[in-house]
Amino acid sequence: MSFQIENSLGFIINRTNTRMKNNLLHHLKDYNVTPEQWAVLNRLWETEGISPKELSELTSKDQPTTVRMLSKLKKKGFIRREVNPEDGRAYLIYLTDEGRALKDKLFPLAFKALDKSIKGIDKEQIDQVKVVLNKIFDNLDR
Amino acid sequence: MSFQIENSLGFIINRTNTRMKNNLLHHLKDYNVTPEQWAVLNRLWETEGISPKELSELTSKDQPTTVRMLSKLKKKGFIRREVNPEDGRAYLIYLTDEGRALKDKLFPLAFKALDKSIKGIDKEQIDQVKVVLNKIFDNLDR
DNA sequence: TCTATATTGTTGTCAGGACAATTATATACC
DNA sequence: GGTATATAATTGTCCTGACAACAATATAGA
Repeated sequence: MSFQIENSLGFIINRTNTRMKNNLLHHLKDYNVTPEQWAVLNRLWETEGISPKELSELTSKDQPTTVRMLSKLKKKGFIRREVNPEDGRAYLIYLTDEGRALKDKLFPLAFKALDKSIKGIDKEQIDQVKVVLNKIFDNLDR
Repeated sequence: MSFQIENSLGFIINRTNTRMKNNLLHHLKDYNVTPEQWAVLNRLWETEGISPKELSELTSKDQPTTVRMLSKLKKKGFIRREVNPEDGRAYLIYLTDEGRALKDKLFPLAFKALDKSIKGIDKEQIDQVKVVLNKIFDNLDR
């Protein structure tokens, strides 16, 4: 049997993902924001006033995970939430001023983290990786 | 600012990794083995009698994570451990007969999971992805 | 030899993440 | 209108993972 986990796709994706996440974590550390929280904040910087449910779809996490992350972001004072006046079950998530201000502080750090990750690799290769990973993503159901 | 997290490398790697892990999880579910445990077992199927420390390096996880995973594998009866006679601090990890027998049961399931993931994608593209991800991995320290 | 330093394994604590189950509200249908 | 069904948020439980701190053992150097 010639299978070597060292060279298997899942193993390689997983360990690279972990390392990229840790790299980003350390770059964002001063602002007490994790990579996952960074992803949520990004969505809110694009569009405020969406529900936890929508956020969970946008970030590809399940609702319990999203809800718990939101409660941490709330405790840190980066977001607030209101009941959706049109749906008593749902909340609408908004950024606080502090949460909105984070954007300009975190972006340079995130870019720095990315630069370190892809140093010496052609842009076309990175784009090709994205295409293939997205195909894999689409192959697998949720 | 044209940055869209939807199209960012880290986000794409992360969500694909999550989906692949869940896919493998579901394929292995009947045997009560998680993707991470699968990775550890693979190393042991290659080489028994190595230490938790060595296993943590081979799987790219830290020692506490590895130690806790080993204690779960031990509780499930897949591994046993002995004190290293040449180093009182270290243990040597061995498979039980049951752990050894898992190999032939899990391999077909893991291949099935992989097939589903990469369906319709050229082998050269997958190989190229591995090369680039490994470059990224090497760019980032630990 | 004896002491300082390094290494191995361990525990504590916190943050994701999956899944199951529950509560509250909305919607569909009779 | 009233009941059945669907959906949003939530809680519980388990596993992974990072980092800090600690105990026990090994090793290096004075």
